[in-house]
Amino acid sequence: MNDAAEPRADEAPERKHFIEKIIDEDLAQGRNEGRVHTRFPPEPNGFLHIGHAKAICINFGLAEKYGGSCNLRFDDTNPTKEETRFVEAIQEDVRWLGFDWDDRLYYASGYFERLVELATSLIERGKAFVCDLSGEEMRAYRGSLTEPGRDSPFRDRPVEENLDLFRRMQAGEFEDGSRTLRARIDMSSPNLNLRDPVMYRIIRQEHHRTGDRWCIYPTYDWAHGQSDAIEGITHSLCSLEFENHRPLYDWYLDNLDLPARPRQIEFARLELTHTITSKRKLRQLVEEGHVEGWDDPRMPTLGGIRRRGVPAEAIRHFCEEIGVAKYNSTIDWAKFDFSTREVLNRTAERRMAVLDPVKVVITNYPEGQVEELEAINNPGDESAGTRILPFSREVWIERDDFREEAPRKFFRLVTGREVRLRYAYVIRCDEVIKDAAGEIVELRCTYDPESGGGKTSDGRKVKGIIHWVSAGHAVTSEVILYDHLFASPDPEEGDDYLAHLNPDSRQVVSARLEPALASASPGEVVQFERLGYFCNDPVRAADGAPAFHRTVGLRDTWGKIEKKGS
RNA sequence: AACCCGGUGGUGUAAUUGGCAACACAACUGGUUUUGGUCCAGUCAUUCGAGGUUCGAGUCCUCGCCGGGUUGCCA
Repeated sequence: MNDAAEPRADEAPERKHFIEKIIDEDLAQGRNEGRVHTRFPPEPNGFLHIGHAKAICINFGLAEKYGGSCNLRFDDTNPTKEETRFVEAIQEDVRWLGFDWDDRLYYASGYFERLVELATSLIERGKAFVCDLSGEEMRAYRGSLTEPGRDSPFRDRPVEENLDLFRRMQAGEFEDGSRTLRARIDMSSPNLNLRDPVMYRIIRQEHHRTGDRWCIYPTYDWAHGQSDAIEGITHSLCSLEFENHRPLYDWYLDNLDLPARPRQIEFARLELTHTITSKRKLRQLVEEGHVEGWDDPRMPTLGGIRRRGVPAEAIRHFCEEIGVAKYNSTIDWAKFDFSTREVLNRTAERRMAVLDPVKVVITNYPEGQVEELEAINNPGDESAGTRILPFSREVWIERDDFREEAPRKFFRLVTGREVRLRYAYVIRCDEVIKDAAGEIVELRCTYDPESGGGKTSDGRKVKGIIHWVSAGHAVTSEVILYDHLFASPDPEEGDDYLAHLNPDSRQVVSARLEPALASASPGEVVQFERLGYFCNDPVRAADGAPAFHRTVGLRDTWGKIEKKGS
């Protein structure tokens, strides 16, 4: 055709966020030899959650976009909190999200030797000293937000003495917490981070990688920027709360002879309505049994989200959509759901399942007869093909799809009225059978044999279409319906976030599935027509007791109409 | 209270750097449809406030107001 003939005036204008603008400028100025090199630096002290996904997408995404690379670096400077199992889980999560660090897997602990050398050079230049103040004393000397601090009495120790003491700290000659190595900056700085910050503390604790090789450990501020410089990071992206640390980050770099000059840029972390991302609180939910574990499908952890059936692509799409800025914002959970549906609508095959079954007996349908109907797997993707759906005299339909009496707007089965069974026939409800308690146990219907193939022989219109499953062929399975973990959009409001827990966040039902679902593969996500997207839980599949998790419901226009009416 | 950062619809993010406030989600209308799904069309903010500079201000200046961060040997 006439490609390239016309300029694409409608081409989407490229919207760059502020970090991309900074990178563009750095590139234009010829900084960092034109390289873009980022890193994702998790501390292995817990599982990753949706908030981390944003940081991962930004760091790996930017490297990808600019033809650079992104390192995975574990920020393991505090052995009292870190464990190997987290190192492994974090790698699994990042990989699942679709990112790759090639051979660039690093650990801050891998730089401990080098960091000691750098610290030593700082001491030699009179820019660091060993301090004997206790934690409490140091706090008193630090001053406050409004008052300047006072110099430590050990601040002017001779270089030789500092060197000797620092060596002996490493050799384990002193008690835990009895001494620290501190940078010698400015006790009167309005920025508290610059008031002679601690670089090393004495902690006798086995480290998950270095074992008992060390009894001093670097602080975050001391280790982070230097690790960045060692790796040749050009843009060190972190969250807003480190903004006040940037002057310190720069001070270390300015006072050392490092080959590279990374630049710290801060952005707002991701907050979502109806959930929390505090590691401490997530742990409490697990430990107190409010959820079934770190990978409970209601958890905002990547493990939980993955188990729930949300595709990695949806998370990447979401992170792309929410943008990057410095404003502390909270994104509506509905936006996250939208991304999930956006991906699943294209990729998930359709099936039929009845979650709250009521039996329909088609009295004029021959007993023992079974028809094999063809059903489309994905109306938006012909290549997904079709499958066979058995139809017979008795079928299950959704209890909610029947009313004895109903308003005109109710396009489903009503006593004396007609509805179409999807891919099958039009049926009319003739009789409602109830038990002693008044509960409906069966609907007696008749079908129109001429109504197959979507048409009626006399051309009459039947507006409603409902899903169904042949009773004799149905597979019974547990289906778990999830809702927001927290009923309130802002669980942090008030003094007890647990009070906002949604008591109905998990509901288990016994459902009837069409036979094709028996062969769903573990982890597969399908759409139960008219209901939502459901994931065949890989854990339960392995246990031989399959269950489907509701990943997210379909947009429910009728639900809204009905709610408004009542 | 000191210092740092921020403030654009219900929610987020943009605005050629001083030139008609755009995109997405949500909500609401209507259309298509063998999923009340998808899809399509439409409606929904004069940018925290007050001054100032300018032909022209979301963008620049001044003064306020509001929100977040910081007083770990956590990250």
